[in-house]
Amino acid sequence: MLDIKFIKEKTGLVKKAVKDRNMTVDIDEILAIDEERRSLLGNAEALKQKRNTASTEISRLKKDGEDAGTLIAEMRSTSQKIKELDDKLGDIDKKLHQKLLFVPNILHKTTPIGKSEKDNVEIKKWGETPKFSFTPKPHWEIAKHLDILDFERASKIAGSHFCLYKGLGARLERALINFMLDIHTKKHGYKEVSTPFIANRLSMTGTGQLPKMEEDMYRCEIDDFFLIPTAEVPVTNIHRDEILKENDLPICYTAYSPCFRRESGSYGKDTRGLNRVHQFDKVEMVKFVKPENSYQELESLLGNAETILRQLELPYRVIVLNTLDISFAAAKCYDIEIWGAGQSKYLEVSSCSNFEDFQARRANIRFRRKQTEKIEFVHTLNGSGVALARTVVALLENNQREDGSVSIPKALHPYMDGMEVIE
RNA sequence: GGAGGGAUGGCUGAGUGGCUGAAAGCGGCGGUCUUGAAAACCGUUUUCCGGCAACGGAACGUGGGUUCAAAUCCUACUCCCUCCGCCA
Repeated sequence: MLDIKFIKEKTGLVKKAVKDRNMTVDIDEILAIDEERRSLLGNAEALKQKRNTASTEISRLKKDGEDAGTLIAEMRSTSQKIKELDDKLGDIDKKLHQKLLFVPNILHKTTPIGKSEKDNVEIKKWGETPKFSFTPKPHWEIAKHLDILDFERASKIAGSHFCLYKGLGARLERALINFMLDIHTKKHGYKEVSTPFIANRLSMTGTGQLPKMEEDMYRCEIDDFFLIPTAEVPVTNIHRDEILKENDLPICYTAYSPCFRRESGSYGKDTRGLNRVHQFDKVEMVKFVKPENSYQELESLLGNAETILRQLELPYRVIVLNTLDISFAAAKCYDIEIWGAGQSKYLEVSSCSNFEDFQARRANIRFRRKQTEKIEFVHTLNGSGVALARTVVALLENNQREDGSVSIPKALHPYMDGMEVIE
């Protein structure tokens, strides 16, 4: 969420961000509502001041045994007026807040302006894409042969685009989770947390999934709960409505969670096998930082995600999302895509974003400066470190051998009881 | 599911109709002392909104209500704790 004051002062900037993102948000309407709000507020407050003064006077009169009847009668109607104004004000506040929830974040100056998905800028490539002396297979064929993934039975249990991991498939999943968490906690200084996988409406609004993306989430209607689409939601909301100490920043958390996404409207292309499923595991990194450090922290966050892929020996590229592709809460975002040799294409396994104070303002996450004792919003960042399903895709496809077995990268050996090959 | 208790500032916790935005303690910040630190002592310290400012307004879990006036009374809801039951 943006500050209404900021929108008022930097209207041009806000409108530009809306335009660059190719969105339609009526900023002028918001400013008009705010104008009306402030005028009502002024009236209401003047009356309240009158009432407060009278109250003190009534109290004094009564104590002195004098008659306060006239004043009380007068205040009766004043209070009535105040109530009417407050009701109006309440409505308008709600309306304004609702509108503000749909205003996207300002973009960082290094976020490229784009006209389509093609305008994302590749900034880095790492690793050699594997060469084969045979035709490499897609992971669903490899997995079927090894009997480690079972999509048919998963669909019996839940529906299409779910996956049942079996035997060494399940084992590999668990190994990856442990491996990633270990690296982030032991090498990168993150604190591990394990959160609820369900979040309420307030939490979902805090990180920006609501109100725009309600259709994309699984919802438990009776309780108005949502299955989390990413651990970003519960982890960022750990500190909702809190004032943090400057000395405690940056706060860095890492968490494993399953992620649930309805993926409505994304059928057809690129959805085979594990490419796009309704439930996948992910290890997430979340940071709460001081504003002046957030872009530096974004780089280190990206580096932390890259470390995982390097250790897993998975070739990848890093792209900067352009203004059309970036999520509406983010100011800048890097995507990491790994190479899937069996399908000859890149697969997104991580998004590393700086939200600046956008989420912090929505979720009311602040910190107190030690010197000045001033309270400010923190900056929040998060990044996948990394998403598991597509990592499994790449591991299977890139490390496949002609006989249908798959070699396991060295870094995972200790997590697989020393096993070097899945066969 | 049943029975009780509770929700107040960064934290603990007093406060049952006007003198309470709120005692006290802790913590934070500034200072005295000290070579420096600790201790001790002194001062200071809720947040948000409107306003250039002076200043004004609001907030004691949330929403309604009573009243000239509500942290305080009524009401519904949410969450937390204890005990009992059930259960992974």
